[in-house]
Amino acid sequence: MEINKAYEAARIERKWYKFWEDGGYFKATADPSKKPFTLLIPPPNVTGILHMGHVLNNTLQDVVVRYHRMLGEPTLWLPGVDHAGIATQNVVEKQLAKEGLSRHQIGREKLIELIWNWKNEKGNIIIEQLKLLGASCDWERQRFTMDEMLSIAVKEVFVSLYEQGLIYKGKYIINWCPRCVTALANDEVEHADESGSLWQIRYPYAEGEGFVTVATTRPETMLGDVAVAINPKDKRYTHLLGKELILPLSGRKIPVIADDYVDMSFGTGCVKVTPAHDPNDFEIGLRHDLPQLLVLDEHGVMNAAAGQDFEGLDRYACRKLILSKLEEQGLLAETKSHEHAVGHCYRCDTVIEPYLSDQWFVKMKPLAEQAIAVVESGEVKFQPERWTKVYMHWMNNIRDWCISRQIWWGHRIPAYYCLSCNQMQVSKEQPESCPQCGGKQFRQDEDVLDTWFSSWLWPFSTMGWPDETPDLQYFLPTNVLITAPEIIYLWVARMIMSTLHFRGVIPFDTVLLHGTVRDEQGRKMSKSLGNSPDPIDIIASFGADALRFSMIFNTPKGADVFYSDAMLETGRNFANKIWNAYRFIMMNAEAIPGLPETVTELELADQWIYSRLNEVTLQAREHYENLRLNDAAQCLFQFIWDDFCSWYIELSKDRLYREPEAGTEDKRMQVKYILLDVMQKSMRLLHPIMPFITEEIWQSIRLLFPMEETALITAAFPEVNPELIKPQISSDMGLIQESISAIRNLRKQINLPPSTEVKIVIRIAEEAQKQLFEAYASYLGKLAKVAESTVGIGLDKPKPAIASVVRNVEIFLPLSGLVDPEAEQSRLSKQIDKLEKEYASIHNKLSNENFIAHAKAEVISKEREKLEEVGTKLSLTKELLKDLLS
RNA sequence: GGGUGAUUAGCUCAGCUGGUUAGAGCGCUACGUUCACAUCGUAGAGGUCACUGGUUCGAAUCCAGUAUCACCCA
Repeated sequence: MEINKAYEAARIERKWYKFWEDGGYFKATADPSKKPFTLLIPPPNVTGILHMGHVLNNTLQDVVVRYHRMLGEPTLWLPGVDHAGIATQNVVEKQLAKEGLSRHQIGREKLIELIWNWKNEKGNIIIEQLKLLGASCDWERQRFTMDEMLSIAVKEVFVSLYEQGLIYKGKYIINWCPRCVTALANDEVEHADESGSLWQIRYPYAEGEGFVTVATTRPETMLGDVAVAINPKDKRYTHLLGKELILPLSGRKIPVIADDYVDMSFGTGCVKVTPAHDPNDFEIGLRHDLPQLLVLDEHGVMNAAAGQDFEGLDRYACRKLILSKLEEQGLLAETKSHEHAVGHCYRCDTVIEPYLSDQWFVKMKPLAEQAIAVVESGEVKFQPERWTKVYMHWMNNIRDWCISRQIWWGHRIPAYYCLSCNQMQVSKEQPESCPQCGGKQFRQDEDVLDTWFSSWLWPFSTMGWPDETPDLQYFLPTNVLITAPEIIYLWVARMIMSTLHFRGVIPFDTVLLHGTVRDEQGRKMSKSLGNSPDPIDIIASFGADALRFSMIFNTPKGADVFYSDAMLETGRNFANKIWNAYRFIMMNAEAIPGLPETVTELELADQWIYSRLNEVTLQAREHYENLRLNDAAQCLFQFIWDDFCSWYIELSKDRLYREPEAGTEDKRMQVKYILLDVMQKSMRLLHPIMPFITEEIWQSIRLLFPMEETALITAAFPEVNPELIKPQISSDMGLIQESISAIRNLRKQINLPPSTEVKIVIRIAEEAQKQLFEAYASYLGKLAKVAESTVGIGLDKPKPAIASVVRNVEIFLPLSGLVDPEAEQSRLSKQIDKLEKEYASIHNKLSNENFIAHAKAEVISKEREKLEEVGTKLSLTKELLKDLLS
């Protein structure tokens, strides 16, 4: 069999993905006799293309899913995408704009049709990309939040919550994006600190001389002012209560009122009140029954109520004009620079405007109670645990959720208004007649629901709810949810609430929150920075396995990952190492029925590698189980590379290559069997992290080695056999390994060429060690080029020789006849020169009184140790030279 | 302003319930074309575990405070 010298991922990855997909290995089948293992994908946006964050998120999920599948549990990874209301509509509207069209010109139906067309054409890109990564989702169950099945669930939930009084409609102040022309939920607003200004403006008394000064960061809103508020305890201003002020630039008279909300120490202690354009002012307005004067339209442009001078001006242009007019009239008291957090739209980064409008809301407090209880009781656990606090904090301070959006792409709100009397009805389908006037004609609410209003139902809407489907009964509650902490509020908390409310069960028992993928400088990956590599390019050049391994290996549970191209080499090199171990084994392999029966006792290295294999199996199981996937990767990496490749394979060569003679054939077969066995078991252990290369190798081993399963993806994860974990074996092997390292070190000290064979003397302390060293002299022979070793208690030190101590054993490497005396003489002389210089420099330092007086004692003793070390080395080398010359 | 977290080798980070010779990967140094692998091998250098106190027989690990940074919320 011809096996490439270097591992080429591209050649095999697609082949095996197709094999798994065609073979139906991803498909989850209910088995009532077993407990299922279920994972819900956090649905990516339909507009999304794979970025490094997706890579991390989906790799983590795939590792967990593949592990559980190999444990024999009926495993479901349920995939899907969400319809991303604003983002998707934006994409299609941008295309329209290129043709000079707006959505209003083509109308609602046409726009939705175009978006569906776009979705059918481009909406599956990210799914295809996930397949390249190796994601083993059950694609037959793939869902989309706008599917009919999920839409039914959305309507059912909306109507039901409305009937329970948990959904209401009202005029409230919400976050408004003037560019997207829609409301945003609180958590869709991103705050960023910006340096702005705090302007102080004088509002003159309506009667008599004088004025009060108010402070504001948004002077344009003054056109909507309806009062000025002071704190009732503020003695500076109590005399103004009940008085009226003239609102500059408009001339309207507004009252002075008292409200506890006012912070006496901020600004001047007088606050302008704009109920239609500020959330706090809105509350004040309600308490004092003030009018709500809207001066901006939905695009952030001043409307007629702003007055003739300002109507039609953009909010920022208006601000400028207002400031200059105030300045002219001498009403601008002061301008201070001011740091404050400004809200931005999470979709388009436009500055958010607090805005009064008709919106739909969900009452959250009643839903939150149970959702708090299940986390308190530990039924639902967050990992790492600290996120529990974040969740609790939000849940305990939860506010109503604004769910209406003024866009067209999404689930249209199932509220109908009678065309005759405007009576509203909420129902799943358009009503037959109006209960108030008997009218037959209706208009449906124009708004659609927030995308999260469909994703919060994901745990059960994807399984066919409200129908009592078999999937729903078998797979819910699911097990682990793996997602990013940014969406604890937006998604995780809401799923817990909805699933408890509508199904009476938790949606999942564990939430694993992972970190953010950052670039080498620690910055978040973003389109605008251009610091986000395309995972598809990485997969093309390094392979999905290398990418997956590198990400897992470098991502401790819950911590951020710093991505760099260099880290990919870890995975690529590891894949290549595995490949070459496999190549070596196959070069020497033959079909093997089992361990030869004539060999009853396995030798030291054999027992040791099985001991290590079982230890590692135990560890790997624990790490996979505890979601410590980086530790799983780490321990498998170490086992395969160091234990198996560097030690076991090297030691196997002696038996493989030794000249055939009587009695060696069985030993050869024994080692071949063990090589294949350890390799195939290692592939099982590693498969969840590197699915492609392990399947390739395992399938190939299967042709020679007896195994029942037909595919690694569903093959059994190795069991631990505790009897094979042998402390005595690992101690004996440890002594041999340390001795080999010591001899290599001695060889290095005298620069022996790697091919030169040596004779050594081993002075042991216990009789049992003699047997060990004699029985496994071939190990020292193979790995330290020891041609002959003399082992015994109380042996004389050979002279000349260099020595090393391992545990209670002394190892001597005699020097005679091993080196070219002339070359060695010049080398030693040079070394002595160098050591003498170093010695002199340290000696000088220690002779310096200032150094002794001022340096720390530690530094001094360290220097002394160094002096001794160099001194010993120097005298040792001098002795060597002397021995050489004598 | 409130909250959460971080600070360990040149870099990125492990170190889970106090006892390790404080580890890994990358990078660095020296040597190496021995029959799986130079995407490699062998040997090595490199750390007052942010700072200051405290608890303890013993602290990178627990507690308090300080500093710096990051994220979230208002």
